[in-house]
Amino acid sequence: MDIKEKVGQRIRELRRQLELSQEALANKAEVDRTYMTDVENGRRNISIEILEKIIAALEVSFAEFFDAKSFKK
Amino acid sequence: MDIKEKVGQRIRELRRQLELSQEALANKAEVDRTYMTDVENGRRNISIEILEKIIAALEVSFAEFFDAKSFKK
DNA sequence: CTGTAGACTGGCGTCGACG
DNA sequence: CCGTCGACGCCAGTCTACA
Repeated sequence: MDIKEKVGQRIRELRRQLELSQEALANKAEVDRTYMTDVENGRRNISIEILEKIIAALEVSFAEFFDAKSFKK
Repeated sequence: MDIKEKVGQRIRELRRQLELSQEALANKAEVDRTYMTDVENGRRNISIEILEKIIAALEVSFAEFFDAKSFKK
């Protein structure tokens, strides 16, 4: 699976744990709502700065975000 | 410290462990040599796809790359 | 609430050249 | 070997609108 899809799925997973809508998470991370849709669906090659904002809004660290089975080799 | 700088420093750290020059790593990752310089010096907002190439060339997983003190909260 | 589409601007990523 | 510069095409990220 593509890295963009893995990132999107991880975001969706953590977002649902927080019980936030895409729009609520997008607002919290200060990114565009329609862009969040694309990112979660693995369609966008996200930059590290935007990813940082989203990860912060998901209330985890970079280490925690990537500490998931799909990111381990 | 900025996320771009943290990523750059982590790349430099792992690159030196492999005893590779910037140019050798750039070739291995199939990215431009001058771009590698900027990335290591925290000047570029790198995308996830390019980061994936570099991480692969560093012979670690995403989880391992971000499993460093500077990425834990 | 989520997805898609279209239009737009800035900056990512490449390349050649020079110290 | 590393850093910087200038030029350039293309896409990241925003925004409006419609289902």
